[in-house]
Amino acid sequence: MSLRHALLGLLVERTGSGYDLMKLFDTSLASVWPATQSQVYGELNRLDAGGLIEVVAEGARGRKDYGITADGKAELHRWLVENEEHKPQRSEPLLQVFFLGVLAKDEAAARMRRWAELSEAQHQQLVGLREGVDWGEDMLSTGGALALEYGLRLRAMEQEWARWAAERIEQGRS
Amino acid sequence: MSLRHALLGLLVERTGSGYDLMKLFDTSLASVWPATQSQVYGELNRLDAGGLIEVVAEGARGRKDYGITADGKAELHRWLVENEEHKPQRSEPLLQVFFLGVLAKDEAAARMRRWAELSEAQHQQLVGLREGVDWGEDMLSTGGALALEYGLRLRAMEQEWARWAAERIEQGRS
DNA sequence: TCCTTCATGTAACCGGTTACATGATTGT
DNA sequence: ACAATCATGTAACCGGTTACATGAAGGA
Repeated sequence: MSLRHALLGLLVERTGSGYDLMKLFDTSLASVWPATQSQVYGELNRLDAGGLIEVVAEGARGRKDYGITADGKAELHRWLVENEEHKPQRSEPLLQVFFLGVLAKDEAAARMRRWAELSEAQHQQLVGLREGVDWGEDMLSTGGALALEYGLRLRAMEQEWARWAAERIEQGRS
Repeated sequence: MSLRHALLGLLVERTGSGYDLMKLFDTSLASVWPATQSQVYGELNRLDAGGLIEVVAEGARGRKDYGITADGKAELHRWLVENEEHKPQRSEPLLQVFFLGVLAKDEAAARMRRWAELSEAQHQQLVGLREGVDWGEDMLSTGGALALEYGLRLRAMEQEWARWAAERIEQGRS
């Protein structure tokens, strides 16, 4: 149940409505923890019912501004320090690589070159995000910058690996 | 629906029962596409019903050996060449990094050092797997080696990044 | 005989996805 | 007036997880 904690984390810095939070999920958090609108609203109601967040203001169009409670902050902190296992993450593209031997040499190599291109594009996108966002003084910017750096290094690694793999496939070992 | 394709991919090389396939999921595929027993048996029945695989032999203890059909091979090939988007993958640890600003400096740094340790352990585990498995001549070994190399590079990158992040946190920027 | 391994299956639950539905407010 | 944006909600579905259940065959 990470969505709960993502919401709690976002509400530490500033209060906000479901609508506001959704915008954050579509921008800053899009590459780390995508979420849908129905999910966010549902979870907010559950968090409210559980006393981890509360409605601090009601505005026009049925808008409800939420703020985190003391219980919510405690739960967020617990989650951040306690949960420290890394469970294996499913990757469909990597699963496809596993079965690349089924394809002809040129098909397989093309697949790897395509991966390299995608990684390059994603890398560029992250560079753009780094320039675009105003890295203010708030707490999110601390972790945000670290997460961004992870993404940059990951995509760089993928590019190198994919090109290496493509060449390896083209030379002999198919 | 990648589990279907993982099963198809495994059945290209050799026939096997659900039990046999489960062992592969717990070893070779564990870090790429973990699957549970109930999932595997259920999917095998669905693939059989759909004509993508078929029972080629029945043994003791109700054992059913499956083999891939022509339709199954076609479907596997289609999946391998057609599907080439990389959708963002959720990462709980990375989400936690995003909110690291909530923690005290030393707590946050400890978290990153812990990540570095975990990555190192996983790297070692992969090295062990590389030595342990007999990299025969079959098709799986082709892609398997590439996937393994990905894992090695990923964990190496994570180690460097996590140590860099820990130092950055300890110096000033909290 | 008894434990382990082999072998398959069902059912409840949970998080995430897609699609549908509603309506108020603001700006042109 | 009309369209775009703001704002929240419901329901069906789907893949994955956990737990339970059953029983045959092989080895000590």
